[in-house]
Amino acid sequence: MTYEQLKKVALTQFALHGYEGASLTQIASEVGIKKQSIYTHFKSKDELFISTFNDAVDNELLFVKKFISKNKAKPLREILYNFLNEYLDSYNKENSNTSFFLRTSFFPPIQLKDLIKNGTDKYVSELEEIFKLLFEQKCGILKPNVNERTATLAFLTILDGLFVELLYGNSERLDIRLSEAWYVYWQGISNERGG
Amino acid sequence: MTYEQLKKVALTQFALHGYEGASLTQIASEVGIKKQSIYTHFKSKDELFISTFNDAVDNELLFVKKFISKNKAKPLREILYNFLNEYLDSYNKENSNTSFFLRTSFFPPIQLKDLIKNGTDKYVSELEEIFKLLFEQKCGILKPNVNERTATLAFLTILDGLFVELLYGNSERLDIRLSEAWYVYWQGISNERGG
DNA sequence: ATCATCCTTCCGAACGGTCGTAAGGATATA
DNA sequence: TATATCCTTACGACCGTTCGGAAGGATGAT
Repeated sequence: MTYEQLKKVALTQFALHGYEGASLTQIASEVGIKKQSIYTHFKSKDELFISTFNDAVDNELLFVKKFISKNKAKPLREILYNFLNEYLDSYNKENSNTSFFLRTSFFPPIQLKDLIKNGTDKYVSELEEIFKLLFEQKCGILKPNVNERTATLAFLTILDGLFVELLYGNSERLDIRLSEAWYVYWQGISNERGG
Repeated sequence: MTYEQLKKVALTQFALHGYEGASLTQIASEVGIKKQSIYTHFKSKDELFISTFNDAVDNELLFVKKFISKNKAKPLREILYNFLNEYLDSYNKENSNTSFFLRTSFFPPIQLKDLIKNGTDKYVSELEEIFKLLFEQKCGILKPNVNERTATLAFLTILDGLFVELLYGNSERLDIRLSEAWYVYWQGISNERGG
């Protein structure tokens, strides 16, 4: 269906060039139609953009939820560490979804700022809830002076920090940061001995 | 001087709208000249952009170096924690420098990608060096199984993660993340008892 | 002191192009 | 016949860029 194709192509183009840099001509041409035909499906560039963005938010959350439900039987430590690896890894696999989501959330086109922020807030708060729940289910692992909320927020801060390194584009440095930040994080929250 | 004024205005415009979204007409108008006059000082939009970017890299590093040299007498814990606070704080004070630097480093215009990456790598590697040196000078504080490099990279990852929260634009959430991530980080690296 | 020269800075006019958008007609499906 | 989809044609606005020339200050020669 052209409608879905349009959003798919728009995703990669917006991820690559941003809102202003991506042109309807280019998007249409990759779908195989003329740009004027876009207006059969979307009434403006703005509408195409935020429709694509809302999908991107849902897909990001879907990825997280699927991962958690697929791995919930494993030990907490393994879940968290693998999550970082897989999430960052998925970024490089022709997956423009995360790139587009981050780009848009960080630097939205001004006239759409509010709409974008809704999606961003939804993403962050759901993410916090998902991991807080996970920590609560996997109890007995945290230091007594570290509660689930603290462990969640520190974990997500590291995830965000690694996204930054991902965007900087130096994959060797990313690997190192991942292992070092993880090491300190786990030592900071877990009650393991000699960890 | 018009030359400096141009770079100053360009900084805020590029920070706000990105490379493609910022127009020479608007930049010139805020300086008080016509866009044609820009070409007296820069031979293209690209040149204005990367000239502004190189300045931004230098200014970011300058901020860090000044802070460290001003605070080097204080305890390590205080330096690091205050650094996070002041760096993030400076972002909101009509300071487009960090915003422009991050935006450009994350999502450079494609034709300038290599030039931008040089500046980004310079920034990151100098930052790593600065803090590694700091940790080496303030010895006796780290856990025996945490070396200076690990402490540095984990710290900078947290800094980056907080930048993300800054870009998301929810300042209350930022404050919470800062304190929680810091708590876990310090507990992960320091040899303090009952900290 | 006057004049010609040069350089810097700026601007008016205009270039070729691309942008997002609109209206209306063709085509095919149902 | 009705509806959905895509097309052609065209619009006005804005884009970065170029060119020629106007203004003004500085310099050096007369």
